Amino acid sequence: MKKFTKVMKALSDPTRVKIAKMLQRRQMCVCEIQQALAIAQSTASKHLKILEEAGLATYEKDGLWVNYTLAEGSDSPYAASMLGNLRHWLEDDPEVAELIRRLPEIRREEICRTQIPRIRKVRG
Amino acid sequence: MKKFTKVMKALSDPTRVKIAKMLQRRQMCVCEIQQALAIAQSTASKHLKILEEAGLATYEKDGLWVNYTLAEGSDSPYAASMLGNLRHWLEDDPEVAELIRRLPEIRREEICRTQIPRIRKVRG
DNA sequence: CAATTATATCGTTTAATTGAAATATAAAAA
DNA sequence: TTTTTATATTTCAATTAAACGATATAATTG
Repeated sequence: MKKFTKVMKALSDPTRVKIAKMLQRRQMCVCEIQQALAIAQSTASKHLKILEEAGLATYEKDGLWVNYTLAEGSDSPYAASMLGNLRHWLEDDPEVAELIRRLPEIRREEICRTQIPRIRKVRG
Repeated sequence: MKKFTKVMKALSDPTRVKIAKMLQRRQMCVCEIQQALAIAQSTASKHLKILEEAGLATYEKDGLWVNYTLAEGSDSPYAASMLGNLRHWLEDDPEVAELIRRLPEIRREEICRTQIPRIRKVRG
């Protein structure tokens, strides 16, 4: 019961649904999500944690970045099923559509200031 | 978006999920739900309203009774889909199973005090 | 090692949710 | 019409949730 209601609660907040819909397109780090939704960094981080604890998202650390992805193949069957539904649900929602449209403009290289040297590290 | 999150929110509360699981077996009036869950009448009524406004339940008046049923064929595709999932989800939940087991003991005729004359109305 | 940086956590404020008692409403009975 | 009764609504207290600034943490750079 708790596992189920946790998934429902995670998806009962519009901000978290928007995050899920964005992650459906590509993985994103916290600062990209923060930028896309114009929210505080701590707010973005907290929402991501709630999605993660519901079994809807997972993350991988990459240096200072933390890349969040949707947890397809989740241990929670409820989460897995809802992610399946969300793949086609809300595609026509105006706010979601606008977010998706602007997604290509959200590039961590233009938001974060470090880790770019990683590419030109071939020659210090 | 609002329609979707409303369904999620409605199902994010364990009491409402239990109500949905009971209605899955048969229609129930408010006092039966109140009795089954051992909650206040106003609490039962409020939860039912939330389910109804999410498109998950409907009601029909029958004298003083208000019979609630699941809204199969709802106008909300999200509600309809979730009700479909709930048909097999949580069947093994201990609390739900216990509620279902005791459902036959919950009879409005033994809870409410009027409307029984309706049957012996053949002769006043 | 010191400074920088992306993210996480903490503390606070404000808003929303839950539960129940009290009251209102509407149908039925007397 | 007055009373009874099942349900709905209102109101209030307690809990929970959301947003954000401030601070802590951990990886990176210099």
